[in-house]
Amino acid sequence: LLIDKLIMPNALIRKLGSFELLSKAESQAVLAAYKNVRKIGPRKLIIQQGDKPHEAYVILEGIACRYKLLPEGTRQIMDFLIPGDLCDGHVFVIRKMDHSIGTISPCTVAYVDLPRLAKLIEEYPRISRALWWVSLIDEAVLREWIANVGRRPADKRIAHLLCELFMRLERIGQANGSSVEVPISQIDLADAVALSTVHTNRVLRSMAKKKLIAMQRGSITVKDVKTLMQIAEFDSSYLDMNGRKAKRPNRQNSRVSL
Amino acid sequence: LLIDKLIMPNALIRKLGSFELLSKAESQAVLAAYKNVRKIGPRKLIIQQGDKPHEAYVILEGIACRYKLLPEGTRQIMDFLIPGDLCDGHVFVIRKMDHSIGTISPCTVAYVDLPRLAKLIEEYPRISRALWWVSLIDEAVLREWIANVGRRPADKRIAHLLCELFMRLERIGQANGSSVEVPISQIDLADAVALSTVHTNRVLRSMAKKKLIAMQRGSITVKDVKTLMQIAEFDSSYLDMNGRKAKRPNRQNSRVSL
DNA sequence: CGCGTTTTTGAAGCCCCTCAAGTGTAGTGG
DNA sequence: CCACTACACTTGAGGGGCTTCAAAAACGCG
Repeated sequence: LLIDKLIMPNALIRKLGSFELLSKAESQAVLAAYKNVRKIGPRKLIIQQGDKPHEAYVILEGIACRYKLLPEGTRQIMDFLIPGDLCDGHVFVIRKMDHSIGTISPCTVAYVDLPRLAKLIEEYPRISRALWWVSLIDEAVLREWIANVGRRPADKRIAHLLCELFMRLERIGQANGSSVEVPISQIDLADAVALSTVHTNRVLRSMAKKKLIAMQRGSITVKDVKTLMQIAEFDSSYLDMNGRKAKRPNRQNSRVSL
Repeated sequence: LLIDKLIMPNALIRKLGSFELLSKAESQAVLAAYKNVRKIGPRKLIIQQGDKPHEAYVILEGIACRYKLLPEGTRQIMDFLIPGDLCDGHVFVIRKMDHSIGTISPCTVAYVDLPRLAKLIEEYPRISRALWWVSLIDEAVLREWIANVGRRPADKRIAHLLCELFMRLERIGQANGSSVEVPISQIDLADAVALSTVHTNRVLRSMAKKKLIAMQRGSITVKDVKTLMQIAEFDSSYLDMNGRKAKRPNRQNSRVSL
């Protein structure tokens, strides 16, 4: 379990490495920027809308989300954060967070030393560029969400989000064969697709009847991605527009300790 | 008019400069990367969803937009591009565009020499970082759009977008006192806020009756931002989360020729 | 002047929402 | 170990905000 924690940070390196070939020195520099690892309970606030961020962190285990609370009291989730995702590159630019970040399931989070991260960016142009590229991918995801929330009917909308989460979770090795358990509640899902929980439930229920998914309290398991992708007219290309094929994680780097 | 074209590229420098203090050498390097300037007619395609981009460009005059065409035939606009906006930083990462870019009004566009831009990023870490920061701001805008489209009723939704465009256009000097002409048709607006043109028209009409806006064929002028901001519960902080105050454009740099 | 496009208006209807109540499930403490 | 509580899920019923369809009016361009 401890070993997991030590190895997981490579998720970030793997991610950065899929855009830029990082040298051994660069990878080690990234790992050296990790400060400490913390466990956070479910549905806890990590950073709040309006706060000035003073830390950056990487999700190692669990799932979190970015969201906004609107004045009417409704919540809009704008992204799910899964292991390997860097939570705040924003740290340098931003005075005030425009959104909040909170955990959904219990999470393990690695905190990044800010001065050291700043130095990294200064010293290694490739790391800086890799971070930029990660942002560009994030933008593509956000654009797809706008189209999803704006123009798709409820069933396609939910199917589309499930497909995206399936792909992203599968990519980090969370798949059991062809099925993936997505550890979010119907309430979270509803706030991500901008539908009421009532209607979300009805759509999910009808999907479950067709064996496309299975429902548990607090999670949904995708069973039949293929037909979900047909329903959503899902095109995954927005998720992997990287310049080169993702490199297999480098065994040597995997052994670098914190 | 020609002078305008020569000076306008500084919009990008001004933008980058508001995040990073660029040295004179850096600013000149950016300007030197400009290749040629082209005029493009209204509602013309600049680059299409699925294409591999081979150029980057900066809007100098006019207004363009990013959008997706969904299989059902509907269009979702995900961003408006105004003078000073860099259209494809994506160029290096992306194999296939996840969205299209097209003009709305006639546009003047400066094309950027890609190899030279690549070299710039390699040589000047501050430029690379500034580009990253621009991306982060873009992300904040995209997140606000998700919340807008997802959770706000029609009147607030339209008011919110008009407020955003007011702010962005005012910032680049397109304001006439307290009113700004937003040069987009109701059809474009409807596709941006994810409403039907019919309903968009009715909402606009009622706003016009209250003297909040004025309507022309192909454009809307914002007359009373204050109450529009109240209606939308608009908080502009997501638009200017930059690390330092925007610097006044540097006169010396303004004179660097293409 | 004529034609394409944008804007406008009316009318009917549906998708999804809100309200409301009930069922199930996990965690808590006596 | 079992009430008790909290929260997630479920289901029904009614209503409303927006949509689609349809067609006319207004504008600007060649």
